[in-house]
Amino acid sequence: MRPPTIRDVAERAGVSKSLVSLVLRGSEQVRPEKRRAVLAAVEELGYRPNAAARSLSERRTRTVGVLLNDLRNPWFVELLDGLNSELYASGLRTLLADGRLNRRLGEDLTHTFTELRVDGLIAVGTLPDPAAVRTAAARLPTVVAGTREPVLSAVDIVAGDDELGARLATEHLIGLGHRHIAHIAGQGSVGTLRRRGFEAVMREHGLSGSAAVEQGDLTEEGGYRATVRLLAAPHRPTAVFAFNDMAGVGALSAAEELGLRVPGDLSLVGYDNTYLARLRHLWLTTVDNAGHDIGRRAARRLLDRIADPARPGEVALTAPVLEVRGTTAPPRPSDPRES
Amino acid sequence: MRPPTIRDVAERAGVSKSLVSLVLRGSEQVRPEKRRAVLAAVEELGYRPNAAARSLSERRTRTVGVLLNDLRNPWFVELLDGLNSELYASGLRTLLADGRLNRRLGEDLTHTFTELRVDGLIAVGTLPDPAAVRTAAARLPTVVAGTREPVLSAVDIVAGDDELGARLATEHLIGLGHRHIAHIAGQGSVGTLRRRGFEAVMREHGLSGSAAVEQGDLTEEGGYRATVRLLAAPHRPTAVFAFNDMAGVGALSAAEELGLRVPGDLSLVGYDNTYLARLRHLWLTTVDNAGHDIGRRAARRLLDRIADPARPGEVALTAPVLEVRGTTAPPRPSDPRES
DNA sequence: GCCCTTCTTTGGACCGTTCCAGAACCTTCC
DNA sequence: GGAAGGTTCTGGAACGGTCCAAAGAAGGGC
Repeated sequence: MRPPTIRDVAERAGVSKSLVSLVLRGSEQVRPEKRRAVLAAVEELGYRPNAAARSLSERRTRTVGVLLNDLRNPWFVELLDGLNSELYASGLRTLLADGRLNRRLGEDLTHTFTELRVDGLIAVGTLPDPAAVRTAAARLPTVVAGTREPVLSAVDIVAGDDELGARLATEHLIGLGHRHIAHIAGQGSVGTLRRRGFEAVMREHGLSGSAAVEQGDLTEEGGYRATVRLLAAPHRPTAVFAFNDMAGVGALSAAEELGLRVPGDLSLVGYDNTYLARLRHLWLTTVDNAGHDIGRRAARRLLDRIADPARPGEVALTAPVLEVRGTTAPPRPSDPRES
Repeated sequence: MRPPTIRDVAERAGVSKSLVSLVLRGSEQVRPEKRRAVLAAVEELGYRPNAAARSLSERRTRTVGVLLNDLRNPWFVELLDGLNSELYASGLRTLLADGRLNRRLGEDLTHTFTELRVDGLIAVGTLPDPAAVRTAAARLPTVVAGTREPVLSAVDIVAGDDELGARLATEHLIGLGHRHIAHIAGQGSVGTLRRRGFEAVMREHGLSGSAAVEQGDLTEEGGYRATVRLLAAPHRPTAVFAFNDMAGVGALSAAEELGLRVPGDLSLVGYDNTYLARLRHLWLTTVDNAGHDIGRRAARRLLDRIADPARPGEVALTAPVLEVRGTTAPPRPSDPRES
């Protein structure tokens, strides 16, 4: 019992398979009664076109590959959502590969995507294997989203302005009166940019001397450890700006464990405005990075690039917005450290 | 500049395309020197087989469709991870569709998956449109994972034993000395089962009279509101067992806001052991639902079912495990309510 | 009624693989 | 030396669509 083919439909409707194809692709050049007959046959047989046959013939798959760093990061999921909705509107579907997982399995993702002949590729976030993106970009229209590297010749970049976001966060803390501010740094180019924004603002305010940077990673654990180290230092900061919300939550735990009240004794800013930051119990001041919007814009870039693969790569940055919640406040005025 | 085809490889290697096909599929019946020539040609041309052409000819896609309720729920992501790793090992790739998103877009997911002729389907969690699963299951080998409905004739079910998990949580609270225990109920069959487990244990301990159930949903907001209602009641509970970790975190916020200390004034148990529960700042006692394991088992079931589509559907339940963390403790002995 | 034009409809080549029947080539054995 | 039996290789027919050139039908003008 094989699924019906276009020929079965044609036979049932008493027309040629070419006409069925015409009807299904919405041609105007078909007489209404034939169109009805075809559609009725399609309905009766429960016919669905075979995507593989269609791709083979059309030489395109209407599928976009998405290379994701980590599905567990809520911000990426939000971006993905924006991506999907925009691509879907253009009749493209999305094929997802989790870079971390596939790397663990030893698969080269570009292989899968080239075999499938996807029409385009979106690389989301800092990927474990940037060389793979390079290889893929040489064959496929490619857009990088959520990070600003790798920079390649015919590849667009859509990302949040991380340096600006870091500036917003840092200026917010300085505006509250903080002087000793620490940054928990992340990895990759995104980490570098946020760190740079932080350092620039501190320098502009003549606070380079009281700026501390501690390397963390993208996890809660990393944020926790970095904060423990920061708070153990002799001249300890009154505020911490964390690379992302996860690290911020780790910082929150560390502060609590050391008996410091947030925001009374320690102010805290995260990044990404994920649902974590919005949990009432955490209520983290953070920087909104507009994941959904970035996803949509990346999708539009890819559509343009598929239409014209040779056009030069562009960089589009979206401006992040500070989201003030419950973890930031002025430092204690009585604190001898703030003199 | 089209990508090279198997014929290009054949020509370059000086053999027929059939032989190239043989080599690439790992046949033993090929003389070593020819094999080398073919592999060299493949390498030189950068040849990658066309998946669409292969599927068309083989009449299978080596692709499994995954229908997911909500990618934002970390538990599903964990399950997906287990699924992926097992399917990958069998040479199958995974095509992901987020049910919530696609429903919003008004797409019938079964359409996409039937057009792609996926080899099988995994429906994860309580889906927004159970009828779609029914339709798909009539055409495709199908496995339901993470929930116990819909029950269909030739469909396997792999899920956690939610009733048992709820029993563990409730017994833990009773064992600590709690008598007035509330449950924040979830939706769908999973919600019903967890609620049933809770109620059964309360009944067995003669505590039906002091058991409260408040309807929540799967979100933090729902958990928060339900808890506010519970704690506003005259005879308020000393412990809350929440449908999942998200709702549990909402409960945590509500308790805090009302000036109750956790676990001193109120004990709290979540469900799923997602990374949320593991955040040090939350450190939620919860029930581990082994998402990764369920994913792997679901994958294996699907492989069996693809091999023999007619075999009767089986139900496999995994036993959840209580994970005691920081949000549960004995009730205050002095509390007049606990007499 | 006939020729010309415009709409509709159709047959068949093609997309890039797999798979099968059988051809070609080797050994081995009598 | 030739039949038998194995191995290795090949041509061509699928697979299920799209697309194009051309055939057929319908309408219009004289």
